This record gives sequence, structure tokens and C-alpha cells, in this order.
Amino acid sequence: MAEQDNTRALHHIQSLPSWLTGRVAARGRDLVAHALAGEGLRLSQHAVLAAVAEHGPLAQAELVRRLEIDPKDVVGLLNELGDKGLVQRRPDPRDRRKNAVSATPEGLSTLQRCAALADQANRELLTPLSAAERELLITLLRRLHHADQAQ
Amino acid sequence: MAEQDNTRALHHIQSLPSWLTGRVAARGRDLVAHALAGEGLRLSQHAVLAAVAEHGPLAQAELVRRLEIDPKDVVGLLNELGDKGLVQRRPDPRDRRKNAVSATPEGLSTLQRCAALADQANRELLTPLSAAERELLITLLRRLHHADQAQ
DNA sequence: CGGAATTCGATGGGTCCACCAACGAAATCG
DNA sequence: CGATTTCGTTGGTGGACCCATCGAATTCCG
Repeated sequence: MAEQDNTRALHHIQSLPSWLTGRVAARGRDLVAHALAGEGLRLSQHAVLAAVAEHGPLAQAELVRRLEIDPKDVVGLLNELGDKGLVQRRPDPRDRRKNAVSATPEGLSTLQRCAALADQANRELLTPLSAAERELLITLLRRLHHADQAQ
Repeated sequence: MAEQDNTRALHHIQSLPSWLTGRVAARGRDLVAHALAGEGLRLSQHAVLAAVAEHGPLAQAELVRRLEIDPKDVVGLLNELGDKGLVQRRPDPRDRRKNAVSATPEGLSTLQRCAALADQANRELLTPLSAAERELLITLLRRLHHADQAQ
């Protein structure tokens, strides 16, 4: 510290992990988003569809908690996925406040193709790294993320 | 590939580098943003201030190219930084289309403090990693970013 | 030289994503 | 029961990015 040199201020910022991860994340986001556009899905729609497919029929509030997403946004996302025929909302007979959201067969097959597309995009993102380096990067990122999850 | 299992669709997505970097980047962004809030600056304002400080008096269009930022946003950012007395816009006598943007002494001292705050936030972000691992992560991210820069 | 093309600063409009505030309806708690 | 909580929904805010346009000033080129 106290080694701050304003003549390299921008260079300094752009060497920080927070900035580097932001840039790499932005590129990863764009790559995956572009790939998913082939299936007509946005990133958030893909995440919701995957959560619904993985965790059986679930209530929207459960979706909110699991994805740490805003309740408001869930409504729109499910509407869009519903319009595409990928998920369906039914009233939960056991608790009439809830909607039981589940994926349709079409939703599941779409999800299959999306997973392949997302994998492909991630391969492109990591092109500059060797297989061992990719594993290493994922491990480091995972540790940072898990430490965050646990506060 | 073709090992897609819809019963682990969400888990799969959340293991992808694109998702992990996104999460870590979001946390890094929040940490730095929160730290900079102590100086009353947002991330984009900090970046612009640093660029102006590092690269002498600049035209706004030059700022746009260097930071790959939207021309529209530059106007507002410079207005805000100008209102705070951290930068000043003067007409460039050599090209009257241009504004020569430079940092004020107050801007430079603010930048000093911001650099320290950003460093501190990044240290917090990387807390779970050893010094060697931090260097490794930065190296890997830098390679990904540079490969992107060169298309 | 003078007209055409380009650059610069600025503005308006639009998308996408994340976040906060509040509400009626329906369930659960005490 | 009544009070509280949960659920789904609607409202709006703000940041980051992109597209198009516009007048003023400069550069290019015939």
C-alpha cells in the first residue's frame, strides 16, 4: 500500500481480480447468451428451466429461494417459458397459495440442447487454457464462490 | 457430451466457468462498489477518473475507445465527476470539437484513496486463497482476458 | 479552393438484468 | 377465532449496453 501511482491508476484497476473476473464473466455471459439464443432462450430463462427440471414440481417461492432471484422476475420468466410451452403452472391442491411449476417434455428436450450449447460456449471461453489449467481455474473459482455462500 | 442428465440440470449450469466467474465477479463488484461508496464514487466513475488521471488530458472519444464504454454514458459520468470537482472539461484549443478532460488535484487525491479501498476489497474477495493461488488465479484470468482482447 | 466524408460531443429510445416496496389472497400460528 | 406469515403479482428504480440521430467542427480529396 501507499505505493499508489496515479500515472498507472487505470492499469492498476484493470489488474485487480475484481476487474478481471468481471471482464471474463462478461465474455462468458455473452458467449453463452449467444449460444442459447439459438434455442430462443435467455440466460435467466435457462436457469429457471433447469431449476424446474432438476427439482421436480416446485412453488415459485421455492424457485426464488433456490436461485436467489427476485420474485418479480420469476413471474415474467415463467410466463415466457409457459408461452413457449416449456413449463406449466398448476395450482397446488395441497396449498392453494402455491403454483406447482413443472417442466414439459418439450422443456426437457430443449434443456438437453441448451446444456450442450452452454458447454460448447464454455469450451470456447476456456480455449486459451490447457485441460489441467481449466480444472485449476474451476477449482479456485469454486472455492471463492463457496466461501462467499457461507459468508 | 451427451451425458446430459436433466435431473442435474441446475447443478450442471452452476458448475460452468461462465456461471462461476459470473458469481465471483458479482461479489467482487459488490465489494469494490461498497468500498468506493465511502468516497462517494461508483465503479464506472472510478474507472473514468483513473483513465483521465493516467492518460493526461483526453478527449471524450478517446476515453470511449480506451475504456470500451458507451459514449452516451461518458457524458453523464463526466458531468457527475465534474460536479464533484474531480475532473474538468475544457475546450481543446487545437481541435474545437474536442473537450480536453483532465483530473483536478482533488481528483488525484481521491483516486489515491480509492485505489487503497479497491485493493482492500480485492484482498477480502481473495481471502480463501493462498498468496500463490491468488497469483495463479490472476494469471489464468489475465490469459483469458488477453485472448479475448485479441479476439 | 470547396464540397463530401468523417469525427466529436450530446441526446433520445430500447433491451436486459438486478433490486426494492407494496398489495390481496390464502394459509398457518397462537 | 384473530394475528401473522407466506405466496403470487404488480408497481417502479437504476446500471450497463446497443442503435440511431443530430449539429458543429475538422479532415479528406477532387
